[in-house]
Amino acid sequence: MPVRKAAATGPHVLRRMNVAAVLAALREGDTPTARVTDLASLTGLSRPAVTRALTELRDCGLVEFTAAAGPQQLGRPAQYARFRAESGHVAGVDIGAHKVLVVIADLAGQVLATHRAAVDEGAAGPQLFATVRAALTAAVAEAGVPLSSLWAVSTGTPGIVDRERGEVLLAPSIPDWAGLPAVSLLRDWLHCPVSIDNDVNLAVLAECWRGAAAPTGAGSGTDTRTDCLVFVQWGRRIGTGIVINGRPYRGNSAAAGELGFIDLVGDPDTRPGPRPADGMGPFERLVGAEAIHRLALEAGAPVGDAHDIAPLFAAAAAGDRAAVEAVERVAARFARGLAVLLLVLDPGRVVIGGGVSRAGDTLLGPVRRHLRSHTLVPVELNASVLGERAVAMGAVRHALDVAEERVTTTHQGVR
Amino acid sequence: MPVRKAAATGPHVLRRMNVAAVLAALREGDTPTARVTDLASLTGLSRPAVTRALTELRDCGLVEFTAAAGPQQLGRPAQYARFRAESGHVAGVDIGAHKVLVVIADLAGQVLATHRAAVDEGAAGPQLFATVRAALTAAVAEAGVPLSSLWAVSTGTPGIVDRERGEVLLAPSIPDWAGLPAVSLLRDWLHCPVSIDNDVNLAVLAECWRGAAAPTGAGSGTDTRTDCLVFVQWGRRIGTGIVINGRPYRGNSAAAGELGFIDLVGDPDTRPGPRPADGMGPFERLVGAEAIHRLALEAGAPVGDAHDIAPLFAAAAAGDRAAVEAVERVAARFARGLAVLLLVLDPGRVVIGGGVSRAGDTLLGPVRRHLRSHTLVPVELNASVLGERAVAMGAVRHALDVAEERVTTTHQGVR
DNA sequence: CAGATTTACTAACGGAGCATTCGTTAATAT
DNA sequence: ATATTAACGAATGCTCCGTTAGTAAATCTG
Repeated sequence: MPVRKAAATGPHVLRRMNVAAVLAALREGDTPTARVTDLASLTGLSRPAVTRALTELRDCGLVEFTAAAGPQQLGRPAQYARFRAESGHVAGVDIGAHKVLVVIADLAGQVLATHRAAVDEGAAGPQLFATVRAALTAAVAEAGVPLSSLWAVSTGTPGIVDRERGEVLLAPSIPDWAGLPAVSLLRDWLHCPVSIDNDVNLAVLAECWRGAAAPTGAGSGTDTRTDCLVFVQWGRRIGTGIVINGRPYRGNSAAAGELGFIDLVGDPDTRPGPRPADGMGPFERLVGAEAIHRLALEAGAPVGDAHDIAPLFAAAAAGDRAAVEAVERVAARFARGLAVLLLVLDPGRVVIGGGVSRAGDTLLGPVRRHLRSHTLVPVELNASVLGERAVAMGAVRHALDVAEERVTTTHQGVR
Repeated sequence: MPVRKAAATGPHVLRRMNVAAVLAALREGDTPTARVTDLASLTGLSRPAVTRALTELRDCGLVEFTAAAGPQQLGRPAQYARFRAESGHVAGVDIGAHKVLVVIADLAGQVLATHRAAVDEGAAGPQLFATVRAALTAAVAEAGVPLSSLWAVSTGTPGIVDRERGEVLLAPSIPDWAGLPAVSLLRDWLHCPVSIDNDVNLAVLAECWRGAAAPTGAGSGTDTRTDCLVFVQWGRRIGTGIVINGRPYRGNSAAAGELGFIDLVGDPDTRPGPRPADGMGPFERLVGAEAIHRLALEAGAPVGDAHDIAPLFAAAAAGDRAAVEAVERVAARFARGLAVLLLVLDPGRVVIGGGVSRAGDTLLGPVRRHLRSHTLVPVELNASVLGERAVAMGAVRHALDVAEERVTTTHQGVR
């Protein structure tokens, strides 16, 4: 029988609490350095207690003392403590069918290097894994830190992921990727916590952290203005990532946010036919990139070949009548589906990512307008500003959370 | 600038932590009483530390020592500590348009009294408030405890609620109820924390706690098997309460779970007409109790007058052809709407409440069948077993959480 | 029935952490 | 050069924990 309340088995518990509190105050303070007095008033501790905690943190390598930065105040100059964000690093890896993107950041979340590696069309799992290894090696080299400096690595990949076991269960777009024990291979190689998650779940974390209209204060955790943020990946397929109370919400079977499979159209009394073999959902077939391309063609609006729909939005922005009409229909359809999500979740903010979101306000303006007639409360709707880097940045955010654990519990800094 | 990590400003913090841990171990243990040795091994503390904590709790009146209950073991008989659940009580109040239901429970969640008061049709706010006061007075009298014994009171009411300010913003079904400062009036009267919430948000808490297929162990908190549980109120109107990680999820504007307003039907390219004046949403008009009544009439299935749809389900259960067909259509329509909720939230369990749920598996069987063709993962779907008491029981659960705060932080037991 | 055995409670001791207090140090201002 | 200011460092007292030794109250055994 587990007990939920933790018991304090000695004064050393106090020590750990206060070390953690001092470190948190130092990291979350609005200045990069802080005096002992500042930390004492922030934490409510006495000066000697703060000094003790800082000494311990300095011995761990997590804190260093510097001279005064600005003009000297009256009296004896104070020691300024600084969190050594460079004492550890994290990596966020976006493993996609076409590219591998690695972002290296220090413990403060400052990005040190970004490395992009193209993946050959149709490359299989083992080859992809080799690319990931090479990209990680190159990225840490660019950042100028050793591999052993990595405290946590998070990866994001499309498909269905078993986070507990660290395996990909289903990845239709990458042959032989599912079932590859990528996480344990990386863990054995790097000797640090490695995790894997669905790419959209990480993208939403990134939008929460550094995305559109998010607070820009360095070191601030996640967006606190909203209880809930939704990221909609709008491309050929449609999926959503959901953040509730600053943490990704995945549902009971890791199947939350499957907006692409909602079925809006048709008579309520006819039963649905058999599922098509392409694995796409009704809503994806209605307003996915392919559907938009087809719809534009039918309307006589300009489009590129394959599934290139950029010309449609360019033409609409320029005032082309047919293009504007087509965009209007796309927006109306999408708004009806998105409205369902908003009615259920009532998020404070929605961020649209994926290829279609590159159309920007040409498309999102009409979507906002249509939304108003379907929803009860207004919602902030923006295109993603992180673009291609969203997943890797979200992975960095998650890796930072894992590293945080190590910082606050064991203080295992590296000298 | 607030600091997130709490600092320990002295050894007394240890004391508080350990008192809380001992109390938690005592309350969550599988036996109603526990020996000092048991608590020591449960908490990881030493025997003297547990004794010290228990002494403090006894002085507060929260714990008492009793003799051994069962057969004597070898050696000196141990003192058995028991949590005095009767040292405080909570009340859960369901304030509806037709009734006020008060449930009194002790600190262990044991129900001591249930009092129901009918409310006259069209009774206005002030009169309703007087009924609440009278019902509370009667309920505590039935439970045999004084009003001053109430540690927390939670109320649930239909409509839109501002929980921060403790006011009802909109309550279409009860005249002059919105704007009445009911919470502060109750607080001034009872001198204890009083809160108000939407009724469905409380009902879902109750289902999580004591509902269908929930763990029945006394004193256990909330259902831990599922990350997410959804309660669908299916009556004339349709609304949902959502619990995520054991806490009600209300969304950014307290407008989450508005399933009644989703719009499934119709061509995706036509704009919706103006909203009807009755304030009902598209889905409510499609499968609400009124719609079911109308649908049954059209199909020639038996129904009662007004909006009584019980005969329809009785006939369907008996095998009446027209009734079965009508129920099938209702189930198909409802399943399509519910599927949207499931695709977005992926809950582990869904509980159906409200008047329509009284049809039981006659209706829910077909709903389950239709759901399978709309969703990706299977879900547990059950009718509520709490029925009319769901909201009041959820209010009790919430009041217990508030009381818990007082127990674990200030130990202000009453001798 | 008396002693051994088992088990649990009680008291005293040492260690660790925090707050408080006092003296010291290193700057600036006069 | 002296006064002032503000921060550092060491010493003291308090409270909490765990440990250990001693005592009390039952059952079991001869």
